[in-house]
Amino acid sequence: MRQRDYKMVEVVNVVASGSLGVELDLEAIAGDLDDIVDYDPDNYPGAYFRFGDSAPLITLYRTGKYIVTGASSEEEAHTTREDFLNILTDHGILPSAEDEWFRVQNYVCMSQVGENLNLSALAIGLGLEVTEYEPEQFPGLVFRPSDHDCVLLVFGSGKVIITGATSIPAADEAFDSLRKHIEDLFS
DNA sequence: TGTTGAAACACTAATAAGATACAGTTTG
DNA sequence: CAAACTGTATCTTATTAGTGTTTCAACA
Repeated sequence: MRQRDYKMVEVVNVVASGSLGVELDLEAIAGDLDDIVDYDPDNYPGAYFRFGDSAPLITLYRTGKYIVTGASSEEEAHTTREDFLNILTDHGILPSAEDEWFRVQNYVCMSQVGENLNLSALAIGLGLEVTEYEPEQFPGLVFRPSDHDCVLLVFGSGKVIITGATSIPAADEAFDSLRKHIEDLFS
């Protein structure tokens, strides 16, 4: 297998979810953990947990299900979850074994193809049925490859956002595929 | 008309780049 | 004193989980 000499994807956001397997009284929890929990059921049914100013956010629901958003690595998602579970156990909420369901649902990654791109030409080259490009609405080209389970946003600067991937290798392969397409089309 | 279901919206994180809005400052 | 300019903020696109409410469709 040939050595990769190009830039791989950089993870910028991780979304993960799990379940405590217990029904909860969010009102009581929010009252108990006033300093780290925000809860406004009139506005949204989830209770927001945040450990620090720029730390990832955990949204906890009545059913015991929860979502971690804003982590910049899978490891950070896991450590945030551990902090969350520790706080809950300290307050007498014991998660059931069902919490093994914790899993990353979405990776948002960034990369760069290393050249400025003509997005109108790229849309035609990749195929109009798999691309959306309306620069008056949004400056990025939306690429939904048929052979990869994620979506790529491609910009004129050559920067690329890969979103919807459930693993880093999947994001990397999708980006690599796009990179090869661009290489074939413009050289 | 009542029921049922589906869909869309409320929210959150993060990134890209372009338009637009508005505040504040500098210049003629 | 008004026009010009700079800086900041918010919105556009996509993705994903979750629950509650609302809206709208179809059917009996």
